[in-house]
Amino acid sequence: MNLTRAHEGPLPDMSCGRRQSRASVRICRECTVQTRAFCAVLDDAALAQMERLHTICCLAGEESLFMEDDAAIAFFTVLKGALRLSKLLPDGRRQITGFVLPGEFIGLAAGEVYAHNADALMDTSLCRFSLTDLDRIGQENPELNSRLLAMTNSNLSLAQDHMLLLGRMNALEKTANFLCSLRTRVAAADQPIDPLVLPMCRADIADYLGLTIETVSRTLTRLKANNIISLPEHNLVRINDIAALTQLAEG
Amino acid sequence: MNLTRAHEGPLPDMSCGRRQSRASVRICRECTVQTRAFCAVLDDAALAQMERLHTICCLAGEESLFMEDDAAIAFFTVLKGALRLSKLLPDGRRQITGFVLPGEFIGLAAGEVYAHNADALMDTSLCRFSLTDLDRIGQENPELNSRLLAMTNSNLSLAQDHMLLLGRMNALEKTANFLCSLRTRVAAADQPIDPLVLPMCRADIADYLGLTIETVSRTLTRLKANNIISLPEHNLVRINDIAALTQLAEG
DNA sequence: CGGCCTATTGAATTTCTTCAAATAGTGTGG
DNA sequence: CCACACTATTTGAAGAAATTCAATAGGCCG
Repeated sequence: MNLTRAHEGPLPDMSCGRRQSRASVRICRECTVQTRAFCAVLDDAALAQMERLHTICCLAGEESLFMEDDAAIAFFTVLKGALRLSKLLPDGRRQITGFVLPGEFIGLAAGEVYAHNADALMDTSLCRFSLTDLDRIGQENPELNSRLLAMTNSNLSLAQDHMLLLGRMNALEKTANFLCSLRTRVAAADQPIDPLVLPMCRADIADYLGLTIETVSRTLTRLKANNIISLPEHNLVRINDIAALTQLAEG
Repeated sequence: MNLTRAHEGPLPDMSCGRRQSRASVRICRECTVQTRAFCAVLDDAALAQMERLHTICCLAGEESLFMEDDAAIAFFTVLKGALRLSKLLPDGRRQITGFVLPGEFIGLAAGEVYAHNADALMDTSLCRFSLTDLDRIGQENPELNSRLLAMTNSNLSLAQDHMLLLGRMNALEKTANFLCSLRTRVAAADQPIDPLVLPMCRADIADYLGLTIETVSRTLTRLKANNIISLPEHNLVRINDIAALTQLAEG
């Protein structure tokens, strides 16, 4: 699904508001992710401006937000749900480069076009700004660019960690690392971690870790056989021995 | 080698100046990389300030600029030479996450400490600023942060490309991709590309591509056997069939 | 010339993938 | 409510790719 086809408009169950703002920041201040999002550093005046300019988009699971080489015109903060970022080779091989969770942003491109695909893992809602609006507000509010720079650096650091995983870890280490990282990230978002919910299917895990579906499945089975984890359901993991899992995850 | 041990002071053969500035921008304007570096967007006033605050560091080949977990206190632009960025696993396995060429910067950390090692591939000189100075100038010159953000986004995009390579390409594709990318980057810096000089050893190529030294060597031999490249010397590559190499490089 | 380091080549082994089949879970329509 | 189909996941066996271990070749420097 293309940007232009994304549903736009008020969301009945969203705490983050709708377009018609009265130059107040009431709506943004009530937003569930505002304190973690890029806009957390803005003062009330700037936030009121953002509130006037934002749009809400919703995606159903597996819907696409944008694709590689689409013109980069918009910037999004995930409010609820999650996105999957991926790149493809011409023959269809796919590498998932990361997941975007609530409070995180997506859409700053290095050039005129996006460098990867962004799809919803599940029903997802986003707070959207045009890049031209964002640029303008950035010029008027230097702290915004500092904030975006810090968040982008943090993404770069995650990317470097993931390169180490992809290039130098074996299947067991990759899988253990994935489970530990997911647990940490889910815990940081104050979500329950026991059991840990896997929001993506085996194919997504495989394409994230640079493995095949079968190898991911076998590796999870092996962790289960060693009593390090249990798999009560396909998308649920109980971590029985976090020390052992962490040990594996670090190589 | 640690930051504090890096040689500092005037460089006889450097076009980019030394510490004692006279509030002019003469020295920076003569710098060989200034038009490509992050500071290219600064006006004369800001540049004069930078000129007062900068220091020149020199590293010999294989010397370390900083290590993972060192306190992040400084920011560097490569003037001449090249750096290698890497991360290590506890048992010594290494992943090279990128190379830093003249005009590019290094040192913006996501947190209090650096997230990777940075070592010189060869004799390298750098233009150094403390992060506190950089922050201050960034606050006074919003265009600086925009520029750093754009350059960081470009690094992130390269990192995502490299994840695709590490996770989903085979040895032949990885090696072809490496040669094509190096060629493009060297050409962009107006350096000769025929023969193409490999500034790093096989071990570095292997750790960059997530392969072993032996596999890199075998793959280069294979490309040579197919007349796609020639290897006149260990560190020189002639690309005989750029179309075929590009074809392989794209998967 | 000899030693040392890097790179190449060869053979055996391991890991992961590929191909194939079985199982489990989910939703639909009768 | 059950039979059926569909999909995702697991499991098994065979194969391929890359690694590991071992030996050789090529440069460079003293």
